[in-house]
Amino acid sequence: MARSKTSRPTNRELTILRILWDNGPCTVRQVNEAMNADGSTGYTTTLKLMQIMTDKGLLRRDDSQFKHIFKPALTEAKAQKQLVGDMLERAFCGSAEKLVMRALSAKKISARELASIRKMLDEFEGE
Amino acid sequence: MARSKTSRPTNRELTILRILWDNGPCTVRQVNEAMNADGSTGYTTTLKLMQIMTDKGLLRRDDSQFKHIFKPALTEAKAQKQLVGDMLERAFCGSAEKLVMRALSAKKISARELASIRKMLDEFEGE
DNA sequence: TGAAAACTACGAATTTTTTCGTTGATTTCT
DNA sequence: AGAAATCAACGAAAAAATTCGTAGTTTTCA
Repeated sequence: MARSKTSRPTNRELTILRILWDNGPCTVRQVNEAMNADGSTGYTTTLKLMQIMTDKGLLRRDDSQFKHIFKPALTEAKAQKQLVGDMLERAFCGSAEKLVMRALSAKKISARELASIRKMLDEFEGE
Repeated sequence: MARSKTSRPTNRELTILRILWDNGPCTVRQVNEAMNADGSTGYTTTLKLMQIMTDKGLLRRDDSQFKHIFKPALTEAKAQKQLVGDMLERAFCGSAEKLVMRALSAKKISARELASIRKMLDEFEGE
């Protein structure tokens, strides 16, 4: 039975999505090993998570081979947009301005990055 | 027994923090009524949440009166910085540039806001 | 003053998220 | 072929988040 994808991906789910976005389609074992770079997680734990994510529609599974291959159902861009949009509403009352300000202060930004961000602003201005 | 504030605020907790940031210190009832603007939540549910948040150190409670008064233990700015920092690492591999891009595309931004963001960039450049 | 209303504390039920052990199937290696 | 390794399915336990009922206290007000 397919579960309804009620809310944003959970912490654990985001970790797995991150790995799949970075590495492309993976088997459970590949994801599990990437995850165990920091903190140990049992193989069946990862398997179960990925099964549930497939149920929820977060992942697609190719089971034509013995080792199933999983990939994200959403592009990184789309998921990020959703995540940011959600945080924007829930934590920032919809103020993108403030969110950008916090992003800038949350981390040292290089001059190169600042320039790149300016460029993006110019492009958005053109619309 | 005080619980350790392990991770960031949960969904429900963020809702409550948002209300307290917007309205200033509140009683449980005030928070509960603000929450029930959208979707109904029982009074004791809200109470329990706020008690747990106090245990975790997310809220401060003034119980010198019969009706206890709660306020956030963290400023809005500090909490937002934490939230954004976490999302930055977990969903954006630390790329503030990309996060800003998604923020801009997640929502229509006014020209005034764009200008304001530019100004912030200038200030960050000066450091 | 005494009943009704509003409040907090507490325990527990429910739901969601995260974890893992076991089973049976497929593949790999000898 | 036969043993060992690898895999997915499944159920269930553990942990975390959310919900609420009940009990007892304080306040309100008729």
